[in-house]
Amino acid sequence: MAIRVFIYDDSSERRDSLKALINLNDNLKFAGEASNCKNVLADVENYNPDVVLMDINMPEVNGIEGLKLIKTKHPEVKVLMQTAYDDSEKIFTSIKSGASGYILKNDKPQRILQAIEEVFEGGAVMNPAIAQKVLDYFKPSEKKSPLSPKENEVLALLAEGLSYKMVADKLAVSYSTINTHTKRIYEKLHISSLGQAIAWYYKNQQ
Amino acid sequence: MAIRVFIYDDSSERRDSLKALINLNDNLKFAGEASNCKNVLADVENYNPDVVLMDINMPEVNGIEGLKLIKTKHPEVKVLMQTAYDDSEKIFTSIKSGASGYILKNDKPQRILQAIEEVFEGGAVMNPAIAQKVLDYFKPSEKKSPLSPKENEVLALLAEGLSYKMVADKLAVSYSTINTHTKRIYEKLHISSLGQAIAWYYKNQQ
DNA sequence: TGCCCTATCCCTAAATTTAACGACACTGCT
DNA sequence: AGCAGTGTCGTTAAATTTAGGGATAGGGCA
Repeated sequence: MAIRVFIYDDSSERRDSLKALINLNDNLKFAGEASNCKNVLADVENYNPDVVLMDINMPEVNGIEGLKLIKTKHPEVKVLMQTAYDDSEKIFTSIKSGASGYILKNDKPQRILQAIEEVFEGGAVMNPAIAQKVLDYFKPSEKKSPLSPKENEVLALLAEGLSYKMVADKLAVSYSTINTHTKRIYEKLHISSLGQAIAWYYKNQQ
Repeated sequence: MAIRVFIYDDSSERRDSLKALINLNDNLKFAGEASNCKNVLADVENYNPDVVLMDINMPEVNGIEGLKLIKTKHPEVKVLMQTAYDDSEKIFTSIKSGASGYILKNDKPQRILQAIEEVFEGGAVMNPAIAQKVLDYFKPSEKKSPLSPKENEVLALLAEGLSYKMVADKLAVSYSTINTHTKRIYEKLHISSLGQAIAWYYKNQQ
């Protein structure tokens, strides 16, 4: 039973070459194509693909929108994103929206076919350069804080939701001291509110 | 210039077959081998590998310990983890410790060679089944919030560091409305300060 | 239809945080 | 020996958040 593949790409040349590539492989079957995601739900329902090869940059309704639509209505359909550039922002948006993989357009045809099969089998495929970015997100990485140890300690407690007073108690110093610490934290981070400080903490530390 | 590969594996048969595999490929050069990571730093310094193929389960000093040691002293050395099982725990520990890839022992030899080259070039490689687990970490979602949509929206903005006034502006409602929303957020979450609300947000949502 | 939840708005008062100024002792570095 | 950075403590005043009290309006549900 061949894997049904639907292609979204605004370039008809690209669609044609992908189509040829797919039809060269006995395990795969070309299920349909479109130049953007305007009718993505209808496309999926009409052509019933197992795997969707999704270009990111398309006019009208782009690939990320398309991905989200497919995943809300047909989560069992695997979507393999492909783009010309490795744009971090879009990579993570795609991942969060449920893409099964992310490849680059200049990946070798053989890799693209391999990717489709692996995605169909429930795996995820990433171009190595992209995988590197994804893994980097997990590394606690070099988070050298511009804050002093005590300032970090104070901020960590504030970020847990403690008030100045509670932090003062917990660290057994006076309220004034916490006050000074936070003042210096704000100076160093160029901010001016507890909310911003906590946001910084969760985004850059912890 | 061939890529120098060092092999860690407690099975001498496995080491032999990897060694043969590596020597079959002109781009790769066998740099050395060991049955565990007892002398990992000395190994790396003496044999100067570009890529280390690291088995996870080894007696005495295991692959994760070895990985950490290598990365603290020689972060430029790429480490490709390999194991017989896809143990989530170890995958994530490895990733956090700076592994450049994670493959399974029963991956095809061709894939292993490919992985070594891609890792050497700065990419990251994951067996598709493992990549799937990694990606799943990014879309935990499903976190059903006890808050109403509007309350979530307000909290999200507060968690970005915006003040009540700024949120009111952004959502084009009055300051009073934001006031009421936060009051209800506090009631629902059984808390009583912005810090706690933001802490809750980063831990349970987002 | 009546009730609950939501979203919107308002007011007041208390509590808390922020800003701004200052101060002192200790450390490490030059 | 002096300076920069840190950790500690104060005071005061302004700004903001928090906690009450109510109020109107629409939607959904029993």
